[in-house]
Amino acid sequence: MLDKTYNAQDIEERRYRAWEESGVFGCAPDSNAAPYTIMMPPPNVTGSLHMGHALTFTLQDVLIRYFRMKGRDALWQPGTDHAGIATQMVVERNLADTGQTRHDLGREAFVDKVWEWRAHSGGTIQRQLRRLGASADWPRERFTMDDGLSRAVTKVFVQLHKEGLIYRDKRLVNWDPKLHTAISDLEVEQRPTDGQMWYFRYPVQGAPDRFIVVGTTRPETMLGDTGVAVHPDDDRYRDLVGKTVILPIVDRPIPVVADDYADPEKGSGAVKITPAHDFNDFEVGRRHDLAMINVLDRDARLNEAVPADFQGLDRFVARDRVIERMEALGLLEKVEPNPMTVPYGDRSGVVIEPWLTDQWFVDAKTLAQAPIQAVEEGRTRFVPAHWANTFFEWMRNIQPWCISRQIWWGHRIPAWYGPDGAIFVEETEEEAQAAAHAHYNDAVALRRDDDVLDTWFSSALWPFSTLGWPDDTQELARYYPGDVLVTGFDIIFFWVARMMMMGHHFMGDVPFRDVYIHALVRDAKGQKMSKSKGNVIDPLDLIATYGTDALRFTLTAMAAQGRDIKMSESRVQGYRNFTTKLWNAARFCEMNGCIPRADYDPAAVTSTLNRWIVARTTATARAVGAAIEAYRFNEAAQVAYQFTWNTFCDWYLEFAKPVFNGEDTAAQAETRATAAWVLDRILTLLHPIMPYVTEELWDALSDSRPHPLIAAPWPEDRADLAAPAAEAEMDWLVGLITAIRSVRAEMNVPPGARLPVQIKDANATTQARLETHRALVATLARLDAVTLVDEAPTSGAAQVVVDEATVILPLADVIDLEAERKRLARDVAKQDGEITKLAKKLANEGFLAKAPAEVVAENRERLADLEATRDRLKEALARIG
RNA sequence: GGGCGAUUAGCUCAGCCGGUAGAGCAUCUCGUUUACACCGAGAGGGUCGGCGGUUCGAAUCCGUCAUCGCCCA
Repeated sequence: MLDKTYNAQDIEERRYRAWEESGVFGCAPDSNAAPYTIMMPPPNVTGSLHMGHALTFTLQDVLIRYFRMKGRDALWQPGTDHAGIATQMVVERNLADTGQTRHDLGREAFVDKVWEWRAHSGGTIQRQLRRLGASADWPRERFTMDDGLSRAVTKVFVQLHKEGLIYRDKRLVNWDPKLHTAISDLEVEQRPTDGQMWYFRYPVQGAPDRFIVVGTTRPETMLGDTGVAVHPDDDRYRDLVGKTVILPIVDRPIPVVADDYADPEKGSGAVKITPAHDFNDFEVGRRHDLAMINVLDRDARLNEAVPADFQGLDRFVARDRVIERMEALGLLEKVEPNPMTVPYGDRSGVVIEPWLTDQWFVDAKTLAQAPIQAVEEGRTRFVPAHWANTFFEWMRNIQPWCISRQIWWGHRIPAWYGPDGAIFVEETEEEAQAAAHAHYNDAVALRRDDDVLDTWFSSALWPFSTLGWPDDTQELARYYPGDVLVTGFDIIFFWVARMMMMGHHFMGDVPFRDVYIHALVRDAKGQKMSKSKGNVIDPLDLIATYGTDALRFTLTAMAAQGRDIKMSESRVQGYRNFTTKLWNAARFCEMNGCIPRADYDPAAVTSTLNRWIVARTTATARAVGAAIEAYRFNEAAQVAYQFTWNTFCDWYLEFAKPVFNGEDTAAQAETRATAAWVLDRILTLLHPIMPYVTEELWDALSDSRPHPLIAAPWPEDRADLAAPAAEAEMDWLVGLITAIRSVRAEMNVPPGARLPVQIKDANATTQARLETHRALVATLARLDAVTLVDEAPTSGAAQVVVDEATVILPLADVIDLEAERKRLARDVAKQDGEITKLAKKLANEGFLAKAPAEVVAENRERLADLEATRDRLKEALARIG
């Protein structure tokens, strides 16, 4: 016997362990079933489960569990990535507690420490994913620093280098002066800031008292200026183009050049050019062959390229010092407030410096072409489709991808340098030595590049490296490309686009057919959750309070395409109530001997009641499946919820009660078996969303299950189970009962009172239906007798119209005639309103001429129905007098 | 500045190919009838952001404006 309420805490861990140990999460490479593959976006090894994870992994699990039940060979490939900078920072912070830095340890010992850290602290998120019910193929779990994946990284790097798609270059990169590494454009956060614009006067050489005024938001960089640009069409400066100005403080002569980059409308129209410290200036400098003077060191302090009294100053100290000096020199023209954006490192939180260094780059532009084409041709499809625009926008304007990082935790770049700086890129040191030997005709000492690769470089290979590439494995042939990638929009550039580039280049095909982009989870007020705001809701807390299924159902039900999710505890509570409702419905079935029967044939049921629920069940399973396949998760959840609660519990089980308590044993047997069958199907179609409670009930309700629910087949969609006549009949019955209940409530009839009811003008169909369902009507509407009459009693009755018939409830003692009159009059008015609208529509020549015939017919029919109802209501009104 | 999204009941949101505006929560009334008060029955509540257009017909398609949010520069 089931407990009175469902207690999630008691069963979840046990159920999960049973699933995992039984191996049902695993794919079956040798099976004949069509594969269904989802590559799990690998969370950071440093990560712990937050609400965004809970959403994305719930949706992935819904898909995987659904397609597994549909008979596909489902592979959900799990794993984590090594999160280079983040992980290194964590371990360095731990080291700092003992007063050490990584440099005290040295590279090798430090990397060992990171591995150690991973072994002890790295498995958090995998445990939490299990808590969430994620049915991933855990024995296949991979880590981006695994031997196999590292081999893939090396091979890709070497091959792309040989193809000229990876190259070393001296360019401006985003330099993080705290972490001492380059980072990619995407790791830079542009923060709006109330800055200032300083206007400096630079004296023109050979023209005493003549100055050119330049504006700058970063005065300290002027020490590295190597030119001044003006717009070629700017008359104010035309004569100065080609002349020289003297850079104050430094006393360096620098040229005035004409370049479109100078905007005559902005500031003074003249702009100082610091090619080594600004991305735009870098381009201008290139065009005009200006010198590049790097004035900053790796800590963003001024270096030896500036006058002695500025050397060693921090950039912000230097800024004040430059302004002071310029003012003292009388060369500070003015200062204006200037709203601007300032780049910050998303990991370090410090201001990023454009800095001139040697780095490795990927020719992203070339690699982007195939993915762009794939999306254009629909071989990869974004859902919702508008995300393709974001993708195109970025891919068509893509910049070289800086992949080298000056840290220690990651894949070390397989490049070796000879004594003269010649580069040998090979998969192993031996091969590099061999190449060097061939190059120098001699054995030379090589030095390996110190840098490691951007973590996203290895993540980009995830769809095939996890399947064994570069080996030609069975898995690779079978599970690549994946069916869908499920992720948030924030990662389209970082990861989705890069997987597509690498997938195309190395596998010659898209890495996945669909990309489903889901929303962000926000707090109940729509604010982004953040630790600093203190509005973070921990999914594990919700799981502890309401159970995993309630959380999963909430996230699924709220995952409408194109809209962010405002998470609130009350919603989770509501869906917890739903799990309890399901539990209690199952308990009711159990109490009434509704046991699933292997020989049950839903097509063979005879009663209208059972044919109706069988048809509805089948239609519901079809709708839920279609919704999941279309990534309409909210719709899947809603359809399943409404069927379970509002159809099965509210009506079917209520209808079943009189049958169970009645005399007809054949009807009882059929209804018991049908209830059990329907409940089984409800468990099945809810299982992808709420795996725990459904599996628990599945197990509890029968001793002879051939499979656990997770491995049970999705309900068959059988056309022969449709029953439109039964559905119409039951709809009528529900309508009749609802109408009577409504009148009773409105007339303040005591809920316990059993009333006689008379039905006037019932046609043959209604009479037959009434005969069939007399007991049901009597029970559910609390009546004691239902009689067909030709003549209605006059006053002292409440009346309600159901289709062609008028239902009369004699209430001589209790009725408030005035209230009844008002109620009927209000109903008449309501019908009249509709009638007017429809009549107008049907009087419209254009409508009659142009609307489809069936629409016109439908409207005519509706009008006739409304008029008939209205007339009956009027008659009822007249009877009251 | 460019792009994307949102605007529908008190709140949170569905509404697909244009054809009778829906759900959950909240509110109000009634109720403990042997699954469930984490419940049941009933009720009220909407100029679908504004304006214009297309159409026989617009929440839905188009244009425009407003407000809010996000991304990019």
